[in-house]
Amino acid sequence: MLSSSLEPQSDAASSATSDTDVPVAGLKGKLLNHLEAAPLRASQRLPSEREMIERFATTRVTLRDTLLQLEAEGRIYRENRRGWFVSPPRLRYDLLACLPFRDMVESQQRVASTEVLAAGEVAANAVIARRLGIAEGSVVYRITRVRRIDGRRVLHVCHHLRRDCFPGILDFDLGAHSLTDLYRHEYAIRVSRVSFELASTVFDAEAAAALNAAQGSPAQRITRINFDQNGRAVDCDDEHWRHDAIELTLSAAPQS
Amino acid sequence: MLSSSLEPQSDAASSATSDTDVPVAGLKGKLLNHLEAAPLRASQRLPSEREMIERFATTRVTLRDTLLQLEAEGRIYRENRRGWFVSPPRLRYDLLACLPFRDMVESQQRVASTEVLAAGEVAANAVIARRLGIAEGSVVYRITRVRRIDGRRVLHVCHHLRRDCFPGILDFDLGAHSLTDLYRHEYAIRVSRVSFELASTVFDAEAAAALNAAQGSPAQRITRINFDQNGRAVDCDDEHWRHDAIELTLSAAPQS
DNA sequence: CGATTTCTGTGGCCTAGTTCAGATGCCCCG
DNA sequence: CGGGGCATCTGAACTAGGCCACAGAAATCG
Repeated sequence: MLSSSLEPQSDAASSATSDTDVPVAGLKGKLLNHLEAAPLRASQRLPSEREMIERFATTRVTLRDTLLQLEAEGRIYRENRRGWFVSPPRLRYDLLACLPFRDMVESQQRVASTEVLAAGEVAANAVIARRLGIAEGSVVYRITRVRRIDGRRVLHVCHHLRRDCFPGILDFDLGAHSLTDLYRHEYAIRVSRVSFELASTVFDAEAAAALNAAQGSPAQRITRINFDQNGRAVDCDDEHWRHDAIELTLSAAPQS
Repeated sequence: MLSSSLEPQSDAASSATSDTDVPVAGLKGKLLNHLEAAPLRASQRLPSEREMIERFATTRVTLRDTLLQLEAEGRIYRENRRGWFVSPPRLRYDLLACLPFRDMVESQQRVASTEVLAAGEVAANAVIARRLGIAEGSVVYRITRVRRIDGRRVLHVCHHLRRDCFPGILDFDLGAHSLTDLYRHEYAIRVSRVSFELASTVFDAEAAAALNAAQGSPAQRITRINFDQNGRAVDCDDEHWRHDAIELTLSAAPQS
């Protein structure tokens, strides 16, 4: 059971009331914060909300506010109607290393896995067409995947590929192979320039469902366009990450 | 008065009930979403919460959830105990352009201003020392500033500068001059490499107070280290942005 | 033994209030 | 005309419940 790990030990509680070293508002939920700092391991499930309101002698709304707060801080996360969990450490994601997902994850002693949700052909809408420099309505490949780290679904990504660049690419096992590896080895296309657009928002309905996240959970959007050695945009992707799952890094010479 | 702009016009309401084109949960607050899409201008203040619960026939908690949701989406923001406002368009922030803040803002037809909160000398803690490659406890310059776009406080930034690189820099008017300009013209130091670390979190107490944001509002953290032409780390800064204020962009060659 | 159904526990979402503290502006007084 | 106090308006935080939809496991049926 989890009962011992979250017990608001009397000494901790009394020190919290006497200590004013934590200047945050005395909102009851900061108990949680303290208690969390101690003995909870990554991905461990918190007790149910109803159990916690009893244990901390508070109400549903107050507790919920507190949990949402901790979620925004990236300390806990939730799975839709399943419960609250302690966030694992963030994956360091080097934007310019351009490592395949699996390599990046495994280099940090984590376990990666990928699941293909859909792969097919669609007509490019205005946004995709503009990004790829093709005519609106042109047919492109569209690949939607979900990626996991240590079993946790953290990334929903939707690729759009120029069909003239990668004919027949859907016949490969897209769950097993890295796209960039396929580009290089099967199509002799190397990514020689990337362009990113980053913003923090919330999950849309599709991504939320795919990641088992609640609609309205905070998300990090990463839109990326890949250019080949001839400066031609060959594909783009829209990534939506659980915002607590990554820390982006980047090192480069500024364009003076 | 604002009364007319947010009126839930009966035709709009009826069309909302018949239209199922918006698949989001029928949570009442999506009314707000619709209404917002229409006639509200950037930075315009929403009616008070008490006024809205009456107008939409809902309760405080429900309305608040909805507002927090819209805040997470980046569509509205709040100032501490002052009210809710419509978010202006995001500033496009090119990480590698390394434009001074003022230039970047003005190039997008917005108005920038800067306020120096504090400037002095402090002993480098472990984190700062590691970033700058100096001994822990070495004295460094520390500059804290708040930046505004169109009058709205959007950025709290804390710089740490190596004192041996920039002797006497505190004597300049740090509210008027760009730091990178001072580096170049007064100290002959050019930034030839930058290293970033990005994560989405919430404001800490200090930044929240400085920006007039509620504690717990979502924030985008940008930590940056600048290296000079000799590869030496000369300064670093910790930026906390209102998360709805920026959209980060970036274009570069990947490190193969 | 496998597939289906049912049941229970969970978060999601909602109602209807109250108390508190900061922000603002008004007004009065010097 | 300027400054200090005070009333008012605001969001912040909280109490005490309720119903609903979905997830997961257990029980049941073919």
